[in-house]
Amino acid sequence: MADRPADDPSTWATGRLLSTAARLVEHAWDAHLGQWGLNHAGFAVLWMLTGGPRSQRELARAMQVEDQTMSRVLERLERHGHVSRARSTVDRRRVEVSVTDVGRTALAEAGDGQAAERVVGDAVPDLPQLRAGLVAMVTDLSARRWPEEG
Amino acid sequence: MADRPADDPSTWATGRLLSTAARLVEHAWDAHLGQWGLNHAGFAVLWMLTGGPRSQRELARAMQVEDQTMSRVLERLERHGHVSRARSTVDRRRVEVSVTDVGRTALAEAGDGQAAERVVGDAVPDLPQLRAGLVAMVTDLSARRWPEEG
DNA sequence: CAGAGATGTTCAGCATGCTGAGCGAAATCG
DNA sequence: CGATTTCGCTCAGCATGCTGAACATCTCTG
Repeated sequence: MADRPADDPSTWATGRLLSTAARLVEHAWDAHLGQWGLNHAGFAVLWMLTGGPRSQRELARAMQVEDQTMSRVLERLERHGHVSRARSTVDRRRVEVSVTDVGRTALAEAGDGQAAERVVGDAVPDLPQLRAGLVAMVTDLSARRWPEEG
Repeated sequence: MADRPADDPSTWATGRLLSTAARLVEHAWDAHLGQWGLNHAGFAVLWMLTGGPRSQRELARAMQVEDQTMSRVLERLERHGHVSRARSTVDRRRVEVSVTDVGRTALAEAGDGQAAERVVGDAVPDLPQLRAGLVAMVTDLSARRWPEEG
C-alpha cells in the first residue's frame, strides 16, 4: 500500500464506495423529506402502501429489513400521522398498516419517484449502467442472505 | 405508478438501490470482521492508520464522516485494544490516534483490500464500470455537501 | 496582552440498522 | 382436544450515522 492510504475514492474498496454514496444520497434526500417529517426509510414505506394496506412483515420483507426495524419505522410514521396501524381481525397476530390522508398528502407534496432521482442528479454519467450493476448486486446478495425466499 | 409498487429491484429509486446494496455488503463484511471484534467502519479506520498516526478530525474528514461519529468509532476501537489515543503535545486540543500491535495483527489476519472485494464476489458482471459510476457519484455529492474542502 | 474568534473533541439525543429474547395468537400434530 | 411448534410483533441493547450544544485549547486581533 502507499505511504498514506489516499483520499482518492477510486482507491477505496467497493463496499466503502457503496456505503459512502448511499449515505450522501440519503442525506440529500432526507433534507428534502424533512419538510414533511419524513425520511428515506419512511418515504419508501409510504410509497409502498399506496398499493394498499400491508402487514408489517410484508413491508419488512419488501424493504429487505428485519421485522424489528420495520416496527420502529412504522412507529415513527404513526407518531407523525402518516400511517395508521390496526390489529388484523382475521389473524390477530398481524398488524395492518395503511396510509392516512396526511400521509398521502405528504407523499404527493414531497414528490414521486422522479423527485427521488433528482437528488442523484447528473452526478454519474451513465446512470442506467450504474443502476443495472446495483440491481445485479442486490439480487445476488439478497439471494445469498435470504436463500429460502423467492 | 403500478397498482402495487413491485418488489423488483429494477423499479427501485437509485437511492434505495444504493442503500440496500451498501447494507448487504456491510452485513457480509461485518460477519467476517466480527471474528476480530471489528466491523466495516473500524476496519477502514485501522487500515488508514497503517500510514501513520492521525488526529481524529483527519480521520473523520478522510472517512467523510462527522467528528462525533469518528469519536465513537475510535472509542470502540480503543475499547477493543485495536487503537491507542493520546493527547497531542504540540496541540492539546488534538488526539493522536495510532494502531496498536493488536490492531495490526487483527488487520493482517482479517485481510487486505483484496478480502474486502471478495464479499462483493461475482455479484456484478462489470465491476470496474460500477466502481467508476460510484466514484463519480461520491466525488460529485461530496463536493456538493462540503464545498469549501478540497 | 486581553478579549474574541476558530478549532478539536466530547456529550446528549434522535434516526435506522442489527441481534437476541420474550409473548400472545394461530396452526399443527399426536 | 390438548401439547408443541410456528408465526407476527415488541422490547432491550448494541452499532454507525446525524444534529445541536458544551468545553478546553489555540490563534488572531485590537
